[in-house]
Amino acid sequence: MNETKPKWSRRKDARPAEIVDAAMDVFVEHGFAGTKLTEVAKRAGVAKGTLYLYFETKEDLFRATARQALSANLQAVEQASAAFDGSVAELVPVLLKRAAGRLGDGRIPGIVRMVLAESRAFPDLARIWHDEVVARMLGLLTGLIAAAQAKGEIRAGDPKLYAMSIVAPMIMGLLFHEVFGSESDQAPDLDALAAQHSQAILNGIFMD
Amino acid sequence: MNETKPKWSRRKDARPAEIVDAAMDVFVEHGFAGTKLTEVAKRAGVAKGTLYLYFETKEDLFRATARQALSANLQAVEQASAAFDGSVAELVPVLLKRAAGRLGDGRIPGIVRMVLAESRAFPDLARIWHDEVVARMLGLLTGLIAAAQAKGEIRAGDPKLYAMSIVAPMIMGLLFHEVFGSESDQAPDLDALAAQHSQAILNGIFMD
Amino acid sequence: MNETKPKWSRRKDARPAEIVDAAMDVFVEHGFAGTKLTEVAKRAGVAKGTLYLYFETKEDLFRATARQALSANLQAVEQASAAFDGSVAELVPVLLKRAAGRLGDGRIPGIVRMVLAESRAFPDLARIWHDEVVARMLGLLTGLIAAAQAKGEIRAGDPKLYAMSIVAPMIMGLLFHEVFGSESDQAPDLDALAAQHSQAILNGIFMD
Amino acid sequence: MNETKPKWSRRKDARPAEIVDAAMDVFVEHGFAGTKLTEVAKRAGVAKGTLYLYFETKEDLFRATARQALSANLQAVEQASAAFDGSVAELVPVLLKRAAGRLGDGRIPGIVRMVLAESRAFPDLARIWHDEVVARMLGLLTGLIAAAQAKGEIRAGDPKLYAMSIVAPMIMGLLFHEVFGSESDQAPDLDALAAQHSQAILNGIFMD
DNA sequence: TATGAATGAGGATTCATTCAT
DNA sequence: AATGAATGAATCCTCATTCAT
Repeated sequence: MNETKPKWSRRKDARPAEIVDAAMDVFVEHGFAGTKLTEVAKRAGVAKGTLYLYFETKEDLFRATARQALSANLQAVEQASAAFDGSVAELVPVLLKRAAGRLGDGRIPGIVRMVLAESRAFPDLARIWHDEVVARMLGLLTGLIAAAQAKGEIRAGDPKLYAMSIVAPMIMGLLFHEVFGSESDQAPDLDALAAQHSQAILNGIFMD
Repeated sequence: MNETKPKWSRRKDARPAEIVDAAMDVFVEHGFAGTKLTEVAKRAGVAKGTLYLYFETKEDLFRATARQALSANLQAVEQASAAFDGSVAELVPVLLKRAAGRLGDGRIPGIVRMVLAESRAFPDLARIWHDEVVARMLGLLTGLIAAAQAKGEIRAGDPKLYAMSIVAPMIMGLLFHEVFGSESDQAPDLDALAAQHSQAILNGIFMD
Repeated sequence: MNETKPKWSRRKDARPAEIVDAAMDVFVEHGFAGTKLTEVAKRAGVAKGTLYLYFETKEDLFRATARQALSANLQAVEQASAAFDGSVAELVPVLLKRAAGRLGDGRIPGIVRMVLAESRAFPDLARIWHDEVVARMLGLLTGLIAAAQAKGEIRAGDPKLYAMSIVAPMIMGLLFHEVFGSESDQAPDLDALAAQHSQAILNGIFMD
Repeated sequence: MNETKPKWSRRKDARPAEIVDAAMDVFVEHGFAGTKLTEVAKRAGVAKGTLYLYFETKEDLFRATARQALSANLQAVEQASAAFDGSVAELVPVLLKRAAGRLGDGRIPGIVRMVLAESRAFPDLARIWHDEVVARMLGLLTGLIAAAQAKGEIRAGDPKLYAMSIVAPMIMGLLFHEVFGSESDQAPDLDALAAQHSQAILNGIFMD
């Protein structure tokens, strides 16, 4: 009865995180309704009842999962925005290339799809997503653009709409891969898209 | 009023369309799993069993519904592409404005969200969507762009990626409204977005 | 508009019999619960609703079907019993051989199985079967046996039990084929069974 | 009363047997289609869902139930065959009397009726019944008879057919009671039938 | 804390029966 | 008399949630 009973005394406070981590995969794969808590428990390596020690309901677990997914998203955005010292002309390609690389391979596209899918049933999630991710990200970009406009770097116009012009193609590209898989011969190469779109949006596609 | 309204006669051939029409609303609103056939039936004005006269299973009804939604989508695209005689410089603003107007109010954004949401559980739907809508739409635009490049109107570059640069912001805008509602103060005005993005993508946002 | 509209004016009073005939096959094949009226209608070449012009409910149709099956059974028994002039020693082999031949190929074994199967849910059928077929048949045989006992042809004993000793193996043989099919290598040859059992029951299997 | 009756504890391993036991009554009484799982659950003293912890589907439960019923049947047969040392002349009356007593009161006749009834819908059950009960039972008897023939106790003839001559009347008698109940004035007394048929089949009913 | 057997409300599906044509 | 589209009660089955251990 000495102190080593490591079998399950192991980090008792890590449990919620482990569960959420397991849940994320399952929710992303099957959606909210399609997810069976049995499977979440199995993947988390705990019994079904254990889930209820940490989360009141399935919805609760889903919210926690989505929130954590979004907050991770958020950190990626925050980090990306740390490189905002140069001119916009330099920033945009870097930003988009980073998005292509950092977001393209991880779980983020799946999470975006999931939140998109469930946003009707979970309006609070949509709000969190909006306030903590989308608005924040757009706000950052918008600020940069407005500053650049003040410096005469960027044409007049609504900075928020410019922000969308800049980021939307990358997001679409990510979703394209997520939804149709890379099997589609139409699936855009994300790095190429980042490069070409950067040029396109900065200089236009139209030949003067 | 002499139309001898049977008020409630047999109409074997109108029924499937009526049911699909009702189902579309419910599926868009609640998703596949969240949709109760009872509600579909109620909205279609028929009994639960009647659904099974025309559709084998709930999945079947969902597929039929999504397919029809996509084919409607398709028609909108085909029509939009009928105006392809002028130069790309003239076409792009028209195209995007049309998208803003025609797609913005109807059920299409909701359908896109729904198909996005269920594409994992219904890979065949994803394929249909890809082949019959996305690839087609991209193909059309890609063709126009390549032609314009041949005429020297548009810079060198992958036409498919240019196509994404052109349409993605509109689609994002539509989804933005669909997901966050227009309450969000960040929600872009679609007409303004169409106008400004047209200019941005054609001439660039960067000031020369 | 003259009298010949033979398409369906054809024997309007034959319909019930046609329906019952079709129903018999289906009920025998699938049992009461497993039978779908749609299939009965299809096999009878009428619409589902037509069944209800002649039979109030599915149960009603089943009863009529079973009754007719039993009455046909009955006739076979009556006929078989017409040959009761000779001695029992001559009658038994003839009777059993006839049973083997006449009952073995037709629908009767299936009907027996069906009535057996549903006798719990339809006690009235069991009664009809009992009164009009079983008791009658046993009664006939019992009478013959009692007469033969009076003449000193057959040993003392309960004639009814003797009757069972005589007929049971044939019935078992029929059911054996019905239930296990003739694929079973254990399935008795009915003619051989008739012949051997006749000898066995008349003279015993024991060697004196 | 110190048995610390948890009154209602977990008993994962007792449950299947309890359920099957309850199910047997209901299936025998109502047949497969007529059985409602609600009633099985109620009789087993569990909730509907509990059934599904142990059996995948209703069919599954039915198969398990029938199989167990048959295996019980089988044991009865095996035991009955343990008395095979004496001569056939001694064995047959004992065997039939045992059948009359042991099988007559229990659930076996009902089970036989049930399996008979459902054998069309569950051909696999028919096969199990055939292979594990019928063929086995016939095989045992057949072996005894062949041995007796070798010893000159029993006349020449197909032993399998003799076996049917011996057992069929008892089985018919059991089914008679099962189907028509003992109310029928025709219902044979099973002990009397066993006694008389033993004599009949051994010595013949015919007076030399 | 952790477990997983047990629960039962909820929803898809079937099919006998009806009735407008 | 005949049709078959429409109905909705009935029932199997799932799975989030509970609770005795």
